Amino acid sequence: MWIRNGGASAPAAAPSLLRSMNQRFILDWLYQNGPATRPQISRAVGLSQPTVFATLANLEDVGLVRTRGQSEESNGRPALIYEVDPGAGTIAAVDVGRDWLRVMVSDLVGTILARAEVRNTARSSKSLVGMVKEAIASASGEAGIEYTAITHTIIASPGVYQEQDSRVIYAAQLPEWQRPRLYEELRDTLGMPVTIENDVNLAALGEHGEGAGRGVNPFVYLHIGTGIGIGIVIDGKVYTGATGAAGEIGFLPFAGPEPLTDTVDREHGILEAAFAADSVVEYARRLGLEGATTAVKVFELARKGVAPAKKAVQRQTEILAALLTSISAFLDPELIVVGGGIGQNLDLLGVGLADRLNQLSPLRPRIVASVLGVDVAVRGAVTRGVAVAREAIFAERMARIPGA
Amino acid sequence: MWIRNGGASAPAAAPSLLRSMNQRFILDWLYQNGPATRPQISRAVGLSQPTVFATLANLEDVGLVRTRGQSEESNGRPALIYEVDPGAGTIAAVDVGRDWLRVMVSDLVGTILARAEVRNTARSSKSLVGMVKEAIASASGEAGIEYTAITHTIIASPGVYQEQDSRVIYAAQLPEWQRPRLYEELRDTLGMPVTIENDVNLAALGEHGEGAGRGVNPFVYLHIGTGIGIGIVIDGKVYTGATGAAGEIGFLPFAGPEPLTDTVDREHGILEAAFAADSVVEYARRLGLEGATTAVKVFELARKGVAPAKKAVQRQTEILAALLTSISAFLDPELIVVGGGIGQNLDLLGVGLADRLNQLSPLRPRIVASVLGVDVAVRGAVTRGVAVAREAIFAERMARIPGA
DNA sequence: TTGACTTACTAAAGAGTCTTAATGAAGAAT
DNA sequence: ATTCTTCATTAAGACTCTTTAGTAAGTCAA
Repeated sequence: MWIRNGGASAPAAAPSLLRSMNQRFILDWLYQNGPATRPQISRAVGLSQPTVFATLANLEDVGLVRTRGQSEESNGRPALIYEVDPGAGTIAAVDVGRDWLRVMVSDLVGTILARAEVRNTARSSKSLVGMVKEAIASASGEAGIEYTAITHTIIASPGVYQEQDSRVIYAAQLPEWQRPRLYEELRDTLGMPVTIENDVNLAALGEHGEGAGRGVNPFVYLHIGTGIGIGIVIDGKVYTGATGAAGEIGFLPFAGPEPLTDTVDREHGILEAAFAADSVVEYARRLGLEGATTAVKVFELARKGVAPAKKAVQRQTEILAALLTSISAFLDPELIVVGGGIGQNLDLLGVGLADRLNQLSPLRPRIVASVLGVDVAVRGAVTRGVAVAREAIFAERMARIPGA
Repeated sequence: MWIRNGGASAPAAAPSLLRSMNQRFILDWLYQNGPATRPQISRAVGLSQPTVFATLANLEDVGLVRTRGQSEESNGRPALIYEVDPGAGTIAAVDVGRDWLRVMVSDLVGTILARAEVRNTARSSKSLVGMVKEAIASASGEAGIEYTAITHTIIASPGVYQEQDSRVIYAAQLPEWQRPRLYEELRDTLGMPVTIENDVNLAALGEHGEGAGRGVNPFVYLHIGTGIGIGIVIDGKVYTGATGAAGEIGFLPFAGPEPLTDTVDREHGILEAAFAADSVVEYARRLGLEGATTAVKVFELARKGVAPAKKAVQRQTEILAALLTSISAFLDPELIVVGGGIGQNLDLLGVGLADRLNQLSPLRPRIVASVLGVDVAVRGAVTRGVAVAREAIFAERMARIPGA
């Protein structure tokens, strides 16, 4: 997976480093494995009981863990059960798409407390920011959560978020969303720390964490919907490249069987213009298909055997084969998960796919369909938001109390 | 560059971990910065003098560092100078290509002690393995180094080395080289530990370590010669994918302006068949160019203004633009270095390149030509071999002496 | 040559971390 | 009630690093 080149040994360290390493390790273990007694933890992490005891006492002092009853399974003295304090933070995750806003509210463990889906009816980014807030408020309200209890928000957005001028670029489907200082606007309107990240990257994280890509490394999630893109997960982290544009394969300069023309759709990207949802509809129409205004319809008709729809799907398969071969050639992932409005139809798209792949190259990508469906990006946003919030809260608590 | 997703805190650790961390850190510092006095090291690495003293005494005991005279620059008492012991290991690096074998011999610091270039006249892999040994022997012999003093060999090979059946695949240019148990054959013939890795990946490491890509992250080296491929360097390590095939872009399913035909060169790869050295010659011939049997010749004639040669180069530029856009869309590297027999002609290929890139997408890859030329792969192999040897020697020494 | 100054080295004491081992506490089994 | 089992706590020991203070070995200037 890597050719390591020496280097990168950890920096020089004092004894106190051990404490913080182990503290972090035990906390993460609790997040991942749920409540446990101290002897259990001691055995699991390989540290002696006194060390585990002292560390947990520390974490309890700063409010990151708490006790919850006693174990009753043993023959001997009952053990105290420790668990992470889920109330230490609450996360709102929002997937902002051209057609829908999807919200999930979760605690620090990742348990979904509320869920909502709202049509995107906004006409300007200002009202879209407002819609985000309303969506969070209504979702949390229904679940009986105070809006003020929410500590962090994470936004899944198309395009690339640029830190330097705090705006989103390459989000051709949400033109007004691209204006400068979007981050400040969101933060001030929502009244809490906000994280903005690419929707496909977060979807990749979702599918990697709880979907078809669990434990796979390296992993690629291919999204084909109103836009197209891939998310690349390497060693459990999303690779974003130098400027955050890694995986923006809408810009790939090929359009399937047809040769490139001189006038290309530079802004949306050549492949996106040829391959995303709208182009399926357009292509099917050019072949004489009538009454299909959305890609979903085209696929429906193809299932029924309508010739021009079938032909349009076949063209999609052709392009998909080329794309999958490209992904393999560049990234050689262990698995590619295909999702998104178009991608979900892998049953149809997959007809003849294997043969075509085999024809194109000796590479053998493993491909499966997404299992999380339309929620994949929000789910990934939750995963990511939980990590961000944990990090922030850990840092804050550690700085606040034992520093004194 | 990454969206980290929590996790991956270091495992639980005992105090002795600090010792080994600092030991490794100081040794690596010495490898990287050269000889230094103990007070200098202490200031540089941020550890107290007693700690540095003790650590160096340890490293000296196991023969990894040694003293070399005294510092004379100070007003006070002269300090002992410590340096890594370069004789602790010697590395032979061999770039095995279709036409040439290139050898470099280096010490553990990376100083080149010998260099040789031999035409590849082998007809079978057996004699090619023999040639590798002869090349190493003659290179080291000329420099007065005993063959037996060499402790590690690293082979830069086209294709992908598969650990499981210890053979190389995808090396269409060296058909006999692909046979099973190549590794054992090499190890037994050479009589020392051998490492086999992809030539382009090593070239990327070379260009990243000592060429145009120094300090760049992420970094892509694009090789265009008898074969084509990219090496991807992320955080100083080469990314190789799940099976080692990452960057095998010869298999990309596009062939430039022309549409794909149904009969594609599946084994060599579609892009490789359209874009690598041989195809330039063939294409130029089809345009009526005479007397050009090699790609070098075609480029020479293009420089002189011969029309069909110029046209062939122009086609290369066209394909290159599409390829660079693809690399950006997938990987978004900070810099792409172009090398190899064809790639070195970036002055010619670059004509009109920027315009075409701009036409294809809004992505803006930074591109420069390789500075290491034909030696890039051997140089990378040396870098890598040094790292491998250091690792092995450190592990061996640590296990041997203080374990008692 | 001598004394002041500068820097390198060494040794001892102190603080932080972990572990092992011994002891006490709380429940189940007999 | 006694014994067994497991959890919890405490004390002692080992390892690491740092700080501090003292000694050694040079340069520089009078």
